[in-house]
Amino acid sequence: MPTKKRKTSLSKASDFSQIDVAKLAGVSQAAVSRVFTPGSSVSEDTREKVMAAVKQLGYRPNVIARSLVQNSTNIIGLVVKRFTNPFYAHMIQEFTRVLQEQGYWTLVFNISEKQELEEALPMALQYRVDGLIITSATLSSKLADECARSGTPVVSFNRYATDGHSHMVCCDNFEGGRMVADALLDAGHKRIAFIAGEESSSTNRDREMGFTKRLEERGHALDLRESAGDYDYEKGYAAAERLLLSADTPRPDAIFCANDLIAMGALDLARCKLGIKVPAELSIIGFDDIPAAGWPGYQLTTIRQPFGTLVDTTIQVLMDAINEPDSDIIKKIITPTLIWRDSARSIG
Amino acid sequence: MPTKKRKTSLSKASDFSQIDVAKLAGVSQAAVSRVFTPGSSVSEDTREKVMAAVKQLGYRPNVIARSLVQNSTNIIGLVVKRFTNPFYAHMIQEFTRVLQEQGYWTLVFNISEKQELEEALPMALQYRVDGLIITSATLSSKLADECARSGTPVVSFNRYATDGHSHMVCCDNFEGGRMVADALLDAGHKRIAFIAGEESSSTNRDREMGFTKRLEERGHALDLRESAGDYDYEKGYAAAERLLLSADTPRPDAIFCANDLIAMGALDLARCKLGIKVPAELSIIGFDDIPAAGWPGYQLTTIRQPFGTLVDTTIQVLMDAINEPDSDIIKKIITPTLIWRDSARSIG
DNA sequence: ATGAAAGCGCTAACAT
DNA sequence: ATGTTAGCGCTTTCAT
Repeated sequence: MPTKKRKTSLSKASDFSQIDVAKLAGVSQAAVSRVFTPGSSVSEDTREKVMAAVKQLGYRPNVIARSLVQNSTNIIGLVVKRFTNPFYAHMIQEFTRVLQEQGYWTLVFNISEKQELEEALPMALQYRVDGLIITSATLSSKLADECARSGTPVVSFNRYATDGHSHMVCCDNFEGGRMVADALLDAGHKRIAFIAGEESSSTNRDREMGFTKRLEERGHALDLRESAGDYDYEKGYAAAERLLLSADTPRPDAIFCANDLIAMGALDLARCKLGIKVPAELSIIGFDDIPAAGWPGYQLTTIRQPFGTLVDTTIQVLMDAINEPDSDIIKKIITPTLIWRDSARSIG
Repeated sequence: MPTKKRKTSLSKASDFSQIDVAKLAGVSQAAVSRVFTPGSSVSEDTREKVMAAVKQLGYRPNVIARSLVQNSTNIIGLVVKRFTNPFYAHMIQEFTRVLQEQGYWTLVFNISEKQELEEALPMALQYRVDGLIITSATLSSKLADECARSGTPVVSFNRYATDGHSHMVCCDNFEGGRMVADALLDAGHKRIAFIAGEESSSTNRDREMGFTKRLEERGHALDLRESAGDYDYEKGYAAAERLLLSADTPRPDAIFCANDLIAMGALDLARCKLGIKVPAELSIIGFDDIPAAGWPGYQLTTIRQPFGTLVDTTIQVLMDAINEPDSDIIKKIITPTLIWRDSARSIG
């Protein structure tokens, strides 16, 4: 039986400690620790005695105690914004998977409002995470400072960090917008519209800016603009409704949507409700290349965010920052690619 | 400056401890602890001195140290299987959100093979999580025993636990299958097919069993069966291809698909590639009611898993188990509902 | 109300 | 190679 006693009725059942194992094995407690510490020197004899006792008692190392003394938890904090978007769902999945391969576990902080980041991030620091990945939220310089002071490296994922305090891995949304402008103009489209997603997000701003800037460079203007207000299907459907049903303007012949979900909403409205022929009468281009974009039912032309590259790069940058605490701030921009499918025509 | 020094170049920047705060505030270290312990008695004077020092130093409590002494981490381990299914993505999101509301954080363990559960779960126990939620994987009785011995409550989510050792919250998949059988027979369908998902999963088995049992009860048989092998769109599309293109059997007039993604694949194949009229010539019913099922492009008739209820119930059961460690094993079955949309006809 | 002291389970010197 | 010892930062008695 374990050496200590639990105090309250709420506490967990007894666990065994290295002291219990040591007693049973007839060695010192430090010897037990060495058996569980890679690189320590233990004789084969001791190791066997210890492992026998471990097995008999069902001993399991207490990672919390180890974390306390080593000042490192092997946990990465992942801050995500509440999502309905498959892109971000897939992202959590990939982050947890790749981090696990590297021997890290993921503590998820789910925030909905920007303000909640102010509470979640200090909490992550209290848990002494070894590093932080922040998605879909912008780090204030105050928070970045707090992380820096506690020595916790942070990587912002797909969001420009305004200050120079945190690492950043980001898809080149601006360039993606430019690509769409070129694609639509090359195909000879005349009336061009944009449907925005979440207005306050840097992703939306950059995609739109790249798009309109490039249109202007080539002597065209954005003819129509509508805002979905959020990055989801229903909002995209509704925005397309406002865009395509307004009687006082001629209908656009091309729409660039700030992401795939919006584009799919617009596509369904156009085809299913309005009977508009896509792409003959109307071209629609999205952004992200979520799995559904490639489904036969959609075949959406879109800008592919190189998903695996983004995730792998983010984790690489984080690992480097963890291993070289005093290295420079790194900012990586990943270029997306245009995927031609059937929702946009390529020849006028 | 902090009292201690860090040892290696890999360690984090200096943090302040309660000792540093105590010195600066001119009180004992225990007094500082009390300020951060709800319910402790501290004078207003002491509290103010302490908080001033805390602010000046930027002190932040070390939750790891607290966890060590309190033997409780406020962390819940969430074991998920690698998913492409929006249903499970949404699930993580909801679990993390609701757990946070209850003051718990979520450590995610992402497994792909059943065998990986044997590694991930002991790891979760080493982190001394306060509780575990296991989705899309069946707990072996050996693992259930390990959790029980360490006093860590476990709830299996949407998976029948074969043994009696772990709590369980599950959608009534069997009943869902029966509902589909009734719906299709009531509508007068004659040739009825089933497309299976992941064959080894209890969800698939129960949905299929309820479906075929009910067909038989009403004097019909399952005419055709095809297996997607997995719960995703592409596999569903391919399975529907095999089912609908096989020349030697007459085409079915109704298909029950083991989940929505498979149903959407089948629907797209039927409409887009084969030009089959749905539901006039073919009825398709899915399972889950993921958001996309309600999109205008699909309007899929399906069995709705009461998502919020499932998640809330799971967390409630877990919280009860944490607060009453010696209470009985609880098994909750939640009844789903049939959602009529446009992919199945309701009158023969 | 407060300080002193013990101890949570572990790692990492330091001896031998 | 192994035992002894000193913490890691905190909570929680126990005195006062």
